[in-house]
Amino acid sequence: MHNIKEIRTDFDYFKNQLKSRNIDVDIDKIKELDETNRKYIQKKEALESEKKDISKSKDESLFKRSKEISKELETITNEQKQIKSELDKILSNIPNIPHKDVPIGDNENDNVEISKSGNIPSFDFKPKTHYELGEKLNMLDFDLATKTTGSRFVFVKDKLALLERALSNFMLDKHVLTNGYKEISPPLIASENTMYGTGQLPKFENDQFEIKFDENTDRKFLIPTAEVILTNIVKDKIVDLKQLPMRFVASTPCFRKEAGSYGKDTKGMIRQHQFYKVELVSIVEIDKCLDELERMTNCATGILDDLGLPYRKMILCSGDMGFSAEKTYDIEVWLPSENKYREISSCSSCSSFQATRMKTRYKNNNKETLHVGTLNGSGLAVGRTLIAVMENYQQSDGSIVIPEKLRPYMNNLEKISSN
RNA sequence: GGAGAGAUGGCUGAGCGGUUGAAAGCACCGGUCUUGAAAACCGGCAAAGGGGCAACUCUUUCCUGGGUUCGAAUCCCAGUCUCUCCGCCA
Repeated sequence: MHNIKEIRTDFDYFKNQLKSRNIDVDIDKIKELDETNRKYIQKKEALESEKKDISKSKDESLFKRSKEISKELETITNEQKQIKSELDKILSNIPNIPHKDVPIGDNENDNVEISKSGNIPSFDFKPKTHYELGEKLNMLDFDLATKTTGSRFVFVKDKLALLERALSNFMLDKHVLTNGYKEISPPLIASENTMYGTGQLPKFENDQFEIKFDENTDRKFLIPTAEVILTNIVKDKIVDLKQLPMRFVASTPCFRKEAGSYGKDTKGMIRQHQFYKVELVSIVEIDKCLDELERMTNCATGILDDLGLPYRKMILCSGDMGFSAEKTYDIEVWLPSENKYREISSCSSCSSFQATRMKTRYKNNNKETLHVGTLNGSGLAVGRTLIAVMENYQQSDGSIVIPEKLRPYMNNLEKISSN
């Protein structure tokens, strides 16, 4: 959410900054609503002030006037509220402004590679896809999931289930023990307001699974990522400067409708309605955002280094970034069966964009009240890491060697094979 | 599901129709004292929004939304949430 006070200082500048995102803002409408809103506020405050004076004076001859004011106030307040909510509606649908470092571009083709790491494995046989491997091992079952649930779900069984759990535990341990994150086991359901805070609502309602509750309570949603619930830990708070930075990690299932991706990655478990992800969230002083982004990204790539998986680091172009981000690095892991890199982590700085929505502030040393900076990143997507391990560590006989760092998490199992 | 109790500033907690943006304590910040620290003492300390170049000033906010009243943190109604006891259950 953008601060109207800042927009007001230079409307055209604001409009231009969003052009790189292919967003065309109706700036005249915003300007007009803002001015009308403030006019109403002024009228309102004048009347309120008069009313206040009357009640202080306790002068009975003025009581009649006071009643009139109350009536006037009612209509003015209603109009003011309506204007304000119209303005807020427009503002809440405008994405964050890209940082200067971000390359200008339209879509994923304009993302820029920053670095490559690890050795791409060579096979003296044709590498199989993860779903071929998994089905042959009898440890991935898509048909069964279709029967019990529907498309884009999967049963992970036996040693692959163990591998999935091991990955999650390994990542958590690393982030907690060496990267300084605090482990959280959060609710997997978020309220409407929480979803608004991180920017999933109102614009992306179609991607969310809404939960039906019996009572007429607030709307509730399954979290599409732990980012939602972890970031909102500090919602509506003025946090103590000494508590910053705050770093949280959680391993949770994530639920996404994947609306609009019909026909994309329909085979295998690349794109599912439900998947596990280890998520990193940082709450920092506003001027520490970009440093924290580098740190966080290194925490994510550190996992891939440990697992011996080849990857590359990309910076997303302005047109490909998420709604709340000012700057995003994607980490892409090598998938032999596709002979290309696929996203396994996305780390973003959201500057004060989410904090403004959540009303999360802190006081700096000058006693100014500022919105915090928020960051989130996958460390890593567990489902996709499972795929990457399977494909990169596959053997000609269809078995899968376990990366050494994971073995302690798997009863020292060295290899997954049939039977 | 049945019966009660409550929701006030960063936290604890008073107030129960008018000078209460709100006592007191804690925390925090500044100062005195001290070789330094602690203690003690003195002082400061809410947020959001509007107006103003500024000094400054105005408005709103005591869970949310209505109502009564010239005037509501305080009275009435509805809702949300939390806690305690009983029942049920992982």
